[in-house]
Amino acid sequence: MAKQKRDAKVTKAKIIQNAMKLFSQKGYDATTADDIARESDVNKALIYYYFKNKAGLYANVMSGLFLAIREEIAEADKCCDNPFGELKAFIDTYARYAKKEPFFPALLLRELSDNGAHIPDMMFVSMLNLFSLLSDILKRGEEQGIFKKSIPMVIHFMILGTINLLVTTEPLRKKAMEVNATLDTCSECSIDEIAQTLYTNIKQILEVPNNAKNITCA
Amino acid sequence: MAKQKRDAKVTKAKIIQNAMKLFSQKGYDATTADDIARESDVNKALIYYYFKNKAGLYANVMSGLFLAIREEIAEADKCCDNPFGELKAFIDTYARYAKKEPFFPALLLRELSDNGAHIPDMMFVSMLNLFSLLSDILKRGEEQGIFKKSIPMVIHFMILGTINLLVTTEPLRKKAMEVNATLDTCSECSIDEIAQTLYTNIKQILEVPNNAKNITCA
DNA sequence: TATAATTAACTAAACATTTAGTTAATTGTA
DNA sequence: TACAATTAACTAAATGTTTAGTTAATTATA
Repeated sequence: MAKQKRDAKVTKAKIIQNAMKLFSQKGYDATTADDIARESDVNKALIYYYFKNKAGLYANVMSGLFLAIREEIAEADKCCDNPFGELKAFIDTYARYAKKEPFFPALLLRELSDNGAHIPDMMFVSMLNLFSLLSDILKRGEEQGIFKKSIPMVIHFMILGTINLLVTTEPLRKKAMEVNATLDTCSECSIDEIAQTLYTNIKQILEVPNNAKNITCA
Repeated sequence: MAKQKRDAKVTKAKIIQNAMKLFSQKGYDATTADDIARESDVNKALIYYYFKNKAGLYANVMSGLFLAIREEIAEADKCCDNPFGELKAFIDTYARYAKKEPFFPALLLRELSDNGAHIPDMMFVSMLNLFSLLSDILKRGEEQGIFKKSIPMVIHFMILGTINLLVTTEPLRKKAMEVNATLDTCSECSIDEIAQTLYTNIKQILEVPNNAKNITCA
């Protein structure tokens, strides 16, 4: 097929991709329509043609990201039939997604500290959906007597907080390493390493102690 | 002493306080100098008279917050001579500070997802100072053989991430409770409760298992 | 001590720039 | 040709910053 000069789908996707990048790097307000147009090699008016206004473009960016992660996690969730496996899948999938869409963590953190100023409803529902998934895993674990009682929201934010912060601060942590090499800022940590550590840690928290069965009295 | 009509200290403090509030609620860009002036019952030009420009005011706000928390945590750190106590003091003090200065978490999260866009250097050093305190506690614990080996940065972000997110999302979580009452969003959790749970959890992660001494074979 | 001189605190209004959003014209394509 | 995709040029409003001037407090001096 001959390459087209005009392809609405491609152009639209290009705008969304660049908007995502800029919004995550500079925040909603500091990112101008001109920025996005320039970065996308497209006339500014096209943004309004496709997305009505700046807020519409932002909502489009965010809903794309949220729909994708929700789908991926819901999918990963099915892979196992035991709470530990599901928990691991939840953490791994979130971590992998944060790596695949490195703009997502910054956008999420910003929205959360804004009380979802820009896309209140969508944001709200998507956040709850995600939390709901983890909450169910924890509940099943408790019911089966293999998880201790916990505060799901605290566990949830331990996971999201850690992953999101580690992803967003990566450049900062690398810089810190150069400045003060005696301090270990985890500057070389891979996302898989982080996910693994996080899972081990959370497991430690939730696991009911059953050492008894490992210690046999002669 | 008779109250003065003009008191630079008081006026300046008033501007800083209102700026802190507005910056944390709406972010740096969405907060206008007019907003701050109106909220402070002060002429806009006064902001420029005292702080040179908007960025200067922002830097002033942030450096005040960071200096205060660093001081409080460093002080609390001295209270105990064992790593567990120090860890608890670290978590409690951070949590209490986040409660006392409820604008701080939002500002911190925003800065972190911005790579410290607005106040790069100050931010950077203060963050490292905070991390350094925790890092030392963990190291002492390891050396004394009462903490397991851990990745300090992960522990650090588990603590900061959880507390900051729980504080900033409080209104969001309350709203979620009203919408879907079956989901426990920790909407009634107090900051002390959260700090306590967090400490218990982190302790669980770090503690070296010494069940053997609790189980006596007859 | 009274008052003139000086400085600090503060204001009103204007300026310069940025930026979201629009309009009307143009180009490519089915 | 008809319609969708795209652009250049433009506007109105907002906002950071400056300027020029005013009022209150402080300090020096006669």
